[in-house]
Amino acid sequence: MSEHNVKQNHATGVRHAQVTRDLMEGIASGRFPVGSLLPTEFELCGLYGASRHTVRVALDELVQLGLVSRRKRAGTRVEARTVPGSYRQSLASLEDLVQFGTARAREVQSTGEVTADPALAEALGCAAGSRWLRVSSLRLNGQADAPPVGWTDVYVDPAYADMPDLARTSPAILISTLIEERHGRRIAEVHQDVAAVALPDRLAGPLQAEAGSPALRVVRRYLDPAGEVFEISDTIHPAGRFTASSRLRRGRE
Amino acid sequence: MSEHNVKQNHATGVRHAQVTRDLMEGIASGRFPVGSLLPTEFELCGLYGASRHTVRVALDELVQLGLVSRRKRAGTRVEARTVPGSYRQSLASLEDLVQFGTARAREVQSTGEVTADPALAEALGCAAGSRWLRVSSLRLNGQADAPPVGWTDVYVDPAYADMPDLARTSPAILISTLIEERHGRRIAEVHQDVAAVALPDRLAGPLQAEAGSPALRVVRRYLDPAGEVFEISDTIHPAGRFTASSRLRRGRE
DNA sequence: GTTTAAGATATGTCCGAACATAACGTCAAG
DNA sequence: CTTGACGTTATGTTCGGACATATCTTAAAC
Repeated sequence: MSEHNVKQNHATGVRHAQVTRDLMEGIASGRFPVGSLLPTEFELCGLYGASRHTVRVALDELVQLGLVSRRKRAGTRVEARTVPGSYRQSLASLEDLVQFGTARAREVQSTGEVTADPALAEALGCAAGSRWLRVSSLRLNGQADAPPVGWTDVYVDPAYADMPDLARTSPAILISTLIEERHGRRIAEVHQDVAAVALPDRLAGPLQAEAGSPALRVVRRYLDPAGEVFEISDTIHPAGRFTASSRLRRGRE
Repeated sequence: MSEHNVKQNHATGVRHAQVTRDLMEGIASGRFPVGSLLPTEFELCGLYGASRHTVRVALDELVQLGLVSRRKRAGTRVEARTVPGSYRQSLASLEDLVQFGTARAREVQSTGEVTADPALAEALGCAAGSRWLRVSSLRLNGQADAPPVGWTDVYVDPAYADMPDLARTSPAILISTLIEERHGRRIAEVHQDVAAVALPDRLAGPLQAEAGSPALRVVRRYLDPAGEVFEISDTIHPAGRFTASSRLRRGRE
């Protein structure tokens, strides 16, 4: 169909990972607008030269990430997940899809190199002496009068100095994907921890909530095949602003 | 609504769901002790007379539920997920696996029919006038000196009057499975919401935490193919007692 | 016009097969 | 005893095919 500029970058990893990556970028870039329908499985087979099983594995990953929904349809296609109007969103897609819509802005607050903070390092589950590039951003809901839904700190390996800039224009969920593409570091696993915490003092102002009030903390770690963490995202949501939804067993949306 | 107390094996649902169900029961019953290794995929094929693909789909579900972990092995088998020593557990497996070990006790606090509580109904995402059988239980960590990790209210359709009794002896995660088996109501989907809340006053005592302090609320809804909710579980974890871990993309444990 | 029925379509489920690869066990070499 | 090489083994990945089923579209019937 389209020009389909083949970015033969690294051809990293397995086939279904390539499909997953390309579809993620397609959704992020607007090639597959949020709310639209993806090509059918068979069409994707043709597009990527992969078998249907491989395509389905890729779609499974996207569903698990909350980026697309699936349902039986007829004469139509798989639906790219719509951004819900409420604050109820997928754990994986929130901090990413919130900014997918063109009108949904975010503010990148700061960037810099982070030296070891023992308490923070433990919360993030990384070595105490490790150093990271940090990109902080305020998560908005798209509605002008609504308070922010969260605050995200993204930490990347200092070796990837180009990432902080990209983080300003790319959805957070794509950062690890960009590292994968540009630096050839494959994503082997993504772990996620969710916990209740007291809202830190420093975030009380930006998030317009009382310090010490209940908040949700979501920490994600991206690991390469060697098991080494090369990216961490740390998001804090004040209570009531955000409900993380996920589907434990497959079903329609 | 037919309420037959038939325990005939309905052979409900699709093949991989049967395999999933049986393995869940096997893990819960101790047939596959926590920490042990499940039969290999090929052995499971023989056991259930299913293809490897079907077995893998079933295992995928169990991994997503946090009940088993997978990794490449040699001359050995898939490892049934161990109950972590720390408070860090899978969202799906916590309230269930916590009690899998024989030494891990729980206390069933109350049982009764629940009439509509508007606030609760909204929090649970069910109709305001709906009625449910409630089974409350305190979640313990197995360590005598450790404070409880959470409080769970399980709500089931009043038609299933046998469930509250079963809930006392069966892991919470199996209740919906038991309904599926004994009443033929298939689980089509399971939705899960996670949010930060202030600890309710009534739970401050049992959970040994300050009322109003940060807490994690996990609500799960079990839906049948018609989209009707027939079970709800509502768990509240005080901050610091519990970190919910999940794996967004497949990887070893 | 509204409702029903039939056909078309895409996803869900299931099977079989093959090779790649990571882990493990073993055994020989240092 | 420790280390390294190597074969074994089970899972990861990929392909192919087939039928079931939900859903949409269209046409017919009332």
